[in-house]
Amino acid sequence: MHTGDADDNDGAARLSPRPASGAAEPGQAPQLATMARRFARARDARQTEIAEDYVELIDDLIARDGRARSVDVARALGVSHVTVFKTVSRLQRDGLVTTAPYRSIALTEAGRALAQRARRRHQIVARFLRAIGVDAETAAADAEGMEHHASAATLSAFERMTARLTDRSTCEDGD
Amino acid sequence: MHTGDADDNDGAARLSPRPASGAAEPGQAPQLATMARRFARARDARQTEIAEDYVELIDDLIARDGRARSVDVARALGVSHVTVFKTVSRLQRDGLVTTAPYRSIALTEAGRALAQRARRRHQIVARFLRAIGVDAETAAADAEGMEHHASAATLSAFERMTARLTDRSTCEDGD
DNA sequence: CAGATAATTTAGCCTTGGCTACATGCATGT
DNA sequence: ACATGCATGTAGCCAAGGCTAAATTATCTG
Ligand SMILES: [Mn+2]
Ligand SMILES: [Mn+2]
Ligand SMILES: [Mn+2]
Ligand SMILES: [Mn+2]
Repeated sequence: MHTGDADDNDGAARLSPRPASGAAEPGQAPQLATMARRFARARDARQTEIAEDYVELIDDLIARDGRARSVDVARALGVSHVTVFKTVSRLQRDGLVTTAPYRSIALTEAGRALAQRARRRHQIVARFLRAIGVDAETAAADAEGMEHHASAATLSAFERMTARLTDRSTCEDGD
Repeated sequence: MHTGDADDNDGAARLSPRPASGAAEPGQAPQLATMARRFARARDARQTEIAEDYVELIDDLIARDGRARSVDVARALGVSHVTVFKTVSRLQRDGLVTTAPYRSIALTEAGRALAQRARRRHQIVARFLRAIGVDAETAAADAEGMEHHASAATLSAFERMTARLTDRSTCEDGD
């Protein structure tokens, strides 16, 4: 099968249709590495999102209810309690929480620290989105995802803009 | 084991330590559903991120090189070519690309449409971050992750702010 | 054209993060 | 005190996305 006939090629480009110029431009090789670095950063952020959301939520629950039960975490996240159980086990393995059988979830020092960083970023992003005119509910929803991809530089810029837009004197040359 | 002794409880909160007031406040039940909805949206976005990045990149490669080979996709993303192969198979299953054995990757109409939407969002987010003062490289990296979580309302706000900040006349009452 | 090089495909492995169904333990109300 | 309901834990399933190693196919070069 597929003996190499040349006429069944409708739509799919060939592997190497001689891209017009024979000499390979070296200008796109470094750009490849740069793109790869950016995508790798996004992948890394995706892998820590869940841990950040969990510890932030657990911290919130402890502050509000005095405890963080896995059933409450499950209801807040909208996932099953089994998913929470398994994820919390990973968080414990990674040193962010401690658990004991049939007890509610406690944060380690590292977990509390991560929760505080996560909450700070969450607030900066959410406040910023509201400040630039996004309605509160959409701002909260977008912030829940965007927060994990905002670098320190972007957070600083967000805080700067939020301050500028929140002040009555939006048009001062004040820096 | 674990006969129910009450003294080995160091650090882990009990399951139900009677949260001070016996009456359950009904004000936090609707908040639970709202939080769950936000988290669900972030999860949904996470599931489409990869498809969006792939079709956008494939579209870019076709525009620039005249073709999109999986090896180029792999190098741009910084993942193995096997990962690209499997992901592209899923994209084909989902109707975004077409492939033929040992041929390069082609976009379907749906794939091209998604690529255009993804590129537009990408540009809006990246331009916006630069406009508020984030350096170009950080802006590009953050945009790569944030773009997938920006709703239509947020994108509109970004465009508005970018226009306002890019104009020389930052302080006009122009709307 | 034959060999070398490069790209693709297949096979098989892993972790994460979802789920259902079922089993077990705790807490509370009567 | 104990039944009963709710919370937690276990077993087992799945898909997505990552990987390495090895086989196969194209493309290029001499
Ligand atoms: Mn958050
Ligand atoms: Mn989040
Ligand atoms: Mn993109
Ligand atoms: Mn992206």
